[in-house]
Amino acid sequence: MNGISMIQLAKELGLSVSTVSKALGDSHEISASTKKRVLELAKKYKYKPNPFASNLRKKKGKQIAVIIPDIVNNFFALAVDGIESVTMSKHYDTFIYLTHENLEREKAVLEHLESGLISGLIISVCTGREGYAHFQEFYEATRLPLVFFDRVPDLLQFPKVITNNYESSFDATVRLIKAGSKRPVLITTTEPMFTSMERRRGYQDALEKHGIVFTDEMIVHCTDDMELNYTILRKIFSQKKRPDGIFASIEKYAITSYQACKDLKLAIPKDVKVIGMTNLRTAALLNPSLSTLSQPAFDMGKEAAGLLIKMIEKKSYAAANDIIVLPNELTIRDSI
Amino acid sequence: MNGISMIQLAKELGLSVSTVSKALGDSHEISASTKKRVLELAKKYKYKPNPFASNLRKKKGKQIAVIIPDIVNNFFALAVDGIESVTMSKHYDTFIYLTHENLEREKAVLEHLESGLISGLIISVCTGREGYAHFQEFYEATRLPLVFFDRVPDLLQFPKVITNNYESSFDATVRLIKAGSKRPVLITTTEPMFTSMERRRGYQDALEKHGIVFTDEMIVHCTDDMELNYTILRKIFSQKKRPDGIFASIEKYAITSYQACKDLKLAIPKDVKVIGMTNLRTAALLNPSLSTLSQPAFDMGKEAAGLLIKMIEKKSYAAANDIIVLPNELTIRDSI
DNA sequence: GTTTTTTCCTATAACGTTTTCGTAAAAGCC
DNA sequence: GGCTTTTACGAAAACGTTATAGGAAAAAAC
Repeated sequence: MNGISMIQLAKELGLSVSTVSKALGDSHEISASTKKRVLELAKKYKYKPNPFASNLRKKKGKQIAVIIPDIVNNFFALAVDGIESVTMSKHYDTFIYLTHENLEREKAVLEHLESGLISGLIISVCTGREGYAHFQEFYEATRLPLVFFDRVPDLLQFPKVITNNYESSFDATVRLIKAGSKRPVLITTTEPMFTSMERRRGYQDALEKHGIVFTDEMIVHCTDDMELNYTILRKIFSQKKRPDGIFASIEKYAITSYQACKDLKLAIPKDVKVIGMTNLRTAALLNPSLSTLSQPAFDMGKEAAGLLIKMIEKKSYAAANDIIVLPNELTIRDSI
Repeated sequence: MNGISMIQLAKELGLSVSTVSKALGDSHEISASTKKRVLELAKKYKYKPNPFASNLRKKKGKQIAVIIPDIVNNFFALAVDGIESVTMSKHYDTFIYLTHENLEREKAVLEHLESGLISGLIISVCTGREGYAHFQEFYEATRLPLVFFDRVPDLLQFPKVITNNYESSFDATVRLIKAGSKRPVLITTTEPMFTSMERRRGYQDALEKHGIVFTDEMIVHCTDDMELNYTILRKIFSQKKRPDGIFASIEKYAITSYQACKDLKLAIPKDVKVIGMTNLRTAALLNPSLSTLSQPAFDMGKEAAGLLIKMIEKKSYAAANDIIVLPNELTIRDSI
């Protein structure tokens, strides 16, 4: 806004603007002594290049955007933390946009970003998928690098950072079975999502592998309405042939499961064994402490940002087909 | 990056660039029919003004920054959510920077932002205060509007959004006393912070008002090291003359208190009554459910962003001395 | 000593807007 | 019809950079 410009530096030094520009850019065309003079005066006046002028001229800048469904969620907060740790160290600025699982908002943000404000984009898509045309369009219009993480679309040309949802869900389900659960249910969302599909596959395959006959009632669909979820769960655990195990594949559902079991006087882990997919730090403090399958959220953010910046700076799509798979971590506590 | 520019629009329409610019800006200098023609072609080509060119020329843009200590923290995540809800609706873009309680990082971010990248700034300062000169300097250099929230410095010329920390801490302490606590302790941080000072004042005044003699040992200083905190708390609750009440004035300390009490077989609320200052959604699910003093984090973010944008757009500092005080909410549950 | 190369710098044209100023033509006024 | 005013547009400068092309002086090559 206020600071000194290159023009004024040049004037005071008796040099041309282009010389100053090159000196500041440490160009080989400029002599060491001139560079020194320029740098010193720049420092004295705390000269900062105007990013708008620079971005305009270079047709790109050091700004990226992150689009996520929610920030009041340990997983995404950790991911943003990871992203920011990388962008900060690489001197990039990070915009944040929240979709709140609203597809229209996601589209609106994407369209807004077609203006060219950013040089790259990290996304975790919202639920309620009806195609991913807007990502294609964004890419067609801007040709900007784009990295998806966790909730990724099935678009081949974009790199992705995900976790081993299938394998870890398989493992978690096996742990429930080995702990004695004869009829573990999967709690998942009604919204179609890549991640929950994978987790469901892992769950079902584990059942099959251990000779447990899968029936549709073993998938419990919960919603965004926590009250309703409570009712659903309570009903299911009131049946004669109630489940004796829970794999809560979505963060918030584990807590509701606990609530329902507690109220129905079902002992955890004696009557019901529970594993929750969650990054909540309070998991260990619940009563009994909750066994969790947690995602390496921070590292996912780090990887995504690292990949994105690599793509931005190499101007290459060599990395385009990269799919980075990080392992989820199973922590067995008292709930199993 | 790729899209069409005004120049190309003008060419195709047989108009000058300035006419197109004015038409898009809905200037009165342009006839209705011309405006219509321009708008239509712009829409057809999905024209988006280049923000860098625009910002450069206008010497300001619609970007703001948020600097906070941490995002993996319900309070700040909610605040960012509130901020984003406002900036999104007002068509501003929001940068995010995390200091991780590191003063050097805070200073570095501020210095970086002196480049003029943004038009306004929202901050919650990090702990370990040794003056606030860098904020002054930032303001001197940029003259940009700046709004503090929650953790605010004692700089008169900047507007702030805070909560009634003194009053609500007073009230919470009174509730502990009325619930039967004869010797409630305050758990706070070693780091000097405006908010914790206020909370401490409220706590002490409540004691005094109810005839409880305050001694220094009643302030328990915890740290960032959760293991150490556990040790500290355990020691304190192992004494003969142990406390019978806890006001945990920092989010994470409530959980550690629970842990320590549980391990020492001290029953909550029979032996120890607890109120925690926290926005954790799992508070109600702890055993026993935790009574909380929670901050209106989302609304604080909303207020701060609203104030900032008002300042940006009015170009006035009429609001400069505003201090918006929102009430904390005391929710009594089973821990008291 | 001339030619060639290298070194170091400058002039100038972008980048895509917005804004100021100027000016034809149309409209209003008497 | 001559005058002023309004309407509707265009020319050009400006915002602060960076990149391209060019050129004078110094150094190297023969």
